[in-house]
Amino acid sequence: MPMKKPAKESGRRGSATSSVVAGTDAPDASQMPIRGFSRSLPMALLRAREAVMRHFRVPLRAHGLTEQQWRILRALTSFESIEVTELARVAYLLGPSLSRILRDLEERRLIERRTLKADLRRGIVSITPKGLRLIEAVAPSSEAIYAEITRRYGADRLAELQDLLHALETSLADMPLPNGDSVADENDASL
Amino acid sequence: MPMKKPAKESGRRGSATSSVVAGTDAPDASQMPIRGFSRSLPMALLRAREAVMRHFRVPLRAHGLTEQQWRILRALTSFESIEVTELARVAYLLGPSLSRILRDLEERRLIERRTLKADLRRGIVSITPKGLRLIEAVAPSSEAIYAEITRRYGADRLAELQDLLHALETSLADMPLPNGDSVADENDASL
DNA sequence: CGTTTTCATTTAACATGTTAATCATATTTG
DNA sequence: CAAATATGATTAACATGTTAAATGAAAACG
Repeated sequence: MPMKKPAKESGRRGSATSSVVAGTDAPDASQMPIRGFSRSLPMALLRAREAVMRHFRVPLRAHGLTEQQWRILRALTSFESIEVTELARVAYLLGPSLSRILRDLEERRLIERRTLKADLRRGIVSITPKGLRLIEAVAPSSEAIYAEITRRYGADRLAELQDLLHALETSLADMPLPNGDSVADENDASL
Repeated sequence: MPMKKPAKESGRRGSATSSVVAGTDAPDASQMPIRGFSRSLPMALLRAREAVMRHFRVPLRAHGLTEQQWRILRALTSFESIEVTELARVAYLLGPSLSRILRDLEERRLIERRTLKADLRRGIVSITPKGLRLIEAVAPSSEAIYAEITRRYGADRLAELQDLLHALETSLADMPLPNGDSVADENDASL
């Protein structure tokens, strides 16, 4: 059940996240509300990612590409053709986002689609020559930025960071999600 | 000028499942396009963040909050009141997003707004008792999840990761953005 | 074999990210 | 002070994230 909303007033929904952390900030000691906040891990990851991405956005946008479109085109250069589901996994996009982006990229003739004859549910995607030329046009700037980031941060630290990030993913891979048997919203009587 | 915006008729079909195809990248050796891709730093940061956040999303959503709404409410618990611009900085949100979210949170009576009499352009935001109760209702789950993540990953590695992430931000803080003197889109003649 | 179930993808609906433009108020200048 | 400029916040417009539902096709069942 979708949980409507006239698109006018407020709205609910959501996703969510965030959290906590450890600490060295917070007012004093009366009762830290939750925890450091500015040291929350999701926030730290978000800030670090933005610090990196804001550099890549410039050349991408100059070529009319978003970050996600770039991820898809780049992934496609690694395969002669690839099924949509596999592409979603490789480019790390959710199905609905991928669907929309593929529609756009197809209209721009940067990719082509067909269906697997053996299973008409499955879509096969491949990059076009035009798409390849676009990739080649953007790649130099992209590589230069990556090189400068590596130079500034240090190749060693970068490798260590990548290791720690991957280890984090691995550590949480089999962590069960919470039950979610809680109240529905802030209008709950208990509030 | 925004990006593009086709929107036409339907589209495709198909899909794909695991099975065949290669592992993660690189077809063979014909010409490695750009870089490992799956090793890109932005991707690693994105994946790590998602690995963490998907756990927090459950309890937040159960309380009708998105991650960003939670960040704002949590930030507000650290201040008696705060200016909108400062809140944007603390909660790490862009102005337009913050504007929309504040409108919603105000309608839900989770925050209150007024304007600074000395400068009518500036808005002042504060959390309501209802907002505080909501925070208190969500905090336990949030803390429990953070604790479990810390337990699995290790407090030491977590601290090291935070240090590396912060160092990355610092390293790139004064890196100049590219010039962006490139072509406008893929229809450029040079393609 | 027809019905049910599963699967791959897309569409729907809403919230946020992102860049540009607009509005109102303040500040600076001529 | 009036006009120009700067600043804080919001609105506009489009793209993506996110969850749920719908669609169409294949597999499982009975």
